[in-house]
Amino acid sequence: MQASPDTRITILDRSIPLYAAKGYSGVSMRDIARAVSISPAALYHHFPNKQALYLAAMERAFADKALTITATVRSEGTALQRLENFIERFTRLMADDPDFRMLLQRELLDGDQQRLRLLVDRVFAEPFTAVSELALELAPDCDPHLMTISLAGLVLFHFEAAPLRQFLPGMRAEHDQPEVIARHIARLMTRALESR
Amino acid sequence: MQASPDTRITILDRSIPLYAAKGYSGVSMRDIARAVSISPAALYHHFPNKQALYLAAMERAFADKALTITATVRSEGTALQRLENFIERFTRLMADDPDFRMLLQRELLDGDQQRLRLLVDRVFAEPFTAVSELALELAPDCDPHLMTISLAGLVLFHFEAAPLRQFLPGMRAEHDQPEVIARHIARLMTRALESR
DNA sequence: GTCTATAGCCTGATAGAC
DNA sequence: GTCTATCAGGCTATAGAC
Repeated sequence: MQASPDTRITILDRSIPLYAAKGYSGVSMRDIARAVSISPAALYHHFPNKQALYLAAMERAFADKALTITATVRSEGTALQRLENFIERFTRLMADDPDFRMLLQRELLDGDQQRLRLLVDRVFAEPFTAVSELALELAPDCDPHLMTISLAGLVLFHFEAAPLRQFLPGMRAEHDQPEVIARHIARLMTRALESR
Repeated sequence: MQASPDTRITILDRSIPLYAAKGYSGVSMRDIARAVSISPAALYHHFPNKQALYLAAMERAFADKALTITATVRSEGTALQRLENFIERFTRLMADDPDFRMLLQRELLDGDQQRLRLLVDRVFAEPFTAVSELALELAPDCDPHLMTISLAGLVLFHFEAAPLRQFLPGMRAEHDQPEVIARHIARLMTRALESR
């Protein structure tokens, strides 16, 4: 740690939305320097090169993002109730932090082994395990790994596809609201999983 | 059209995998020229600038991609059978053409209005409508637009998340096989939608 | 239709003053 | 810790010969 870590943190916080919007190769050191109102050279006092700055920005963007998700899945209540709570929380996380969501999408496309492992360790390992256990409880005859991936995709893709949806038939403004999305998914999953 | 459109088409076919792997700003005109074994200057005989080359590559990568999907959804059989056939076809499309899938993911992040509309017109308008009609038939009480988005995300995310899955608990090699993914999704949706 | 050469700008990164 | 100045190289795009 430095004597004044403020600048370092400011650099990270200003570069996160830039990288989310335009990706690693779409954002130059000059772009970041401009956003922080310092000279490009000053960035190299805080980070050895562009890659290290980017990696530090990812670490910060991803840190502890999923704590509430894990807690929600492991809280009290019936399995179905916990599933619904998870869907609602995860949907709201995606809606409330579009930078996080877009960085995730970009890392799935461009992340190397090191960064993907960071993503798992920092964000997804715990909630993934928790949801897998919940899935096993709800549908013992289904593969919990596949089921957890399905649940995540079900939520994430509604946001991922948002830019396309405006051109697709049947689109309505309320389809952008996280509550509407969560309710739709919860109903779908409830139908699939409730005891019959 | 030119007297010899071969070079133009070669340029597009070689640039598609490059753009899929590294994105618009990650691929230079020099990269493309190298892949086609011509000089960078020669590219400008076939396309006025980099943007136009990229747009033409997208048009080619997306052309008629979903014809078989639409036909599958509108073929004969019970609604549930057509749903299962759609899931299987769409899963195989994603598995067989990773360039198309990654370009789609990139366009969802970076596409401007013009390119997103192209994507809808060239690829998704027809199958989306067909699947929406099928969804309305299977679940009249659900919003067909939301349901179609859900179905697409359910399939797509299994491939999107593949680079991350290797680090997630419960992963098995067979989870990469399109047949396994399709069967999992089909069972999930059948449970949710079959008359009860 | 393709080449070589190059203009003009942007890139990541460094040197050295303060 | 930040600055100005700068380097070496990559970038898109063009000029003009063949």
